[in-house]
Amino acid sequence: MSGVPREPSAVHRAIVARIRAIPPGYVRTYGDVSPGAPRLAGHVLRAHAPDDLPWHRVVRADGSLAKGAWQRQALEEEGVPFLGDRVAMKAARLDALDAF
DNA sequence: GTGATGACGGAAA
DNA sequence: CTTTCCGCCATCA
Repeated sequence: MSGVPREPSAVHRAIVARIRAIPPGYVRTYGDVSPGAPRLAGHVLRAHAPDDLPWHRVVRADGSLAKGAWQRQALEEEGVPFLGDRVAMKAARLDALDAF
């Protein structure tokens, strides 16, 4: 079907799917959900983010948060370890566990 | 159609 | 450790 502006692109579905695949207590970076185009993930979460999408589990590569304390509290509720004002990526990042 | 911005990443200094 | 610069694609004015 042509003309389907309401339907998300394959890239959007891939990004959303990866975010939905993040289990509680862990986080992923924008680069991990959208390799090569990290800003796309941000736009998807800003405008195309479903209500059931755990966007709070998506953080920056350095562990810093995009939405500040609000997001931090949501992550701590799920058991995400923190180091100061940043997420303990070394322990909470899924890709990091793969190497471990 | 062009230009600037953004829930970013990575490298360099 | 911090700060600065460039590149990324989509959306907005």
